[in-house]
Amino acid sequence: MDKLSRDFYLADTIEVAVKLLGKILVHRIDQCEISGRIVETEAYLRDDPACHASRGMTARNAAMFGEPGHAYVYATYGNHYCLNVVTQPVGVPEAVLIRAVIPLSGVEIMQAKRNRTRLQDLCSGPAKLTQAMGITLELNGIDLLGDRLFIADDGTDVGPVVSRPRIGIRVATEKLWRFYPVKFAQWVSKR
DNA sequence: ACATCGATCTACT
DNA sequence: GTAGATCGATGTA
Repeated sequence: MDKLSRDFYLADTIEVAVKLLGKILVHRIDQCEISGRIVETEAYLRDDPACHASRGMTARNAAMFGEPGHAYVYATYGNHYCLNVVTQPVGVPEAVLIRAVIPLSGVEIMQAKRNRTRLQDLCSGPAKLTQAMGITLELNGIDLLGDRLFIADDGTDVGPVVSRPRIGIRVATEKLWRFYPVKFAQWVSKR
């Protein structure tokens, strides 16, 4: 498996969102490895009203303005965390939200953290997968080219990908920037 | 200093 | 299908 390069994240955000499908998200914690195959993403662009950074830099969204290939983790609705990967050059605040993965390794840890047993209930949502994989605010800004949290390519081809309206936002709902492979539709959030 | 509101999830009907 | 939980970040005063 090859860890994704800095150049991978430097590219066009929508292109990165599509190319991330089928890649493997890995979190190493206490000698253990928790991983899952990415099957649902959403793109957030700089001039996009739904993007946290569309109205300038704040303490929360600063990571989006930084180097591509770093994590942007934020808290919402009380106890939930969501994971994004930062794209584009320094100063261009764009990112891809990871919305769902298929559990691959560390499944027992995920089941314990989620208090659920069925594989489809572990990582089928942006805040579910962060809970299952132990990803919290302390990982905000971390470099995805390091060894703690990273994304790798094992050569899997996911086949045809569909684009749909993004979920859970109240503005810019006309943009079809939510992506998932047809053959993994049963593993994504909602519908 | 204070009021508002989520890039959500779960439980319940 | 609907509502409640839950709290940090953000905007307004």
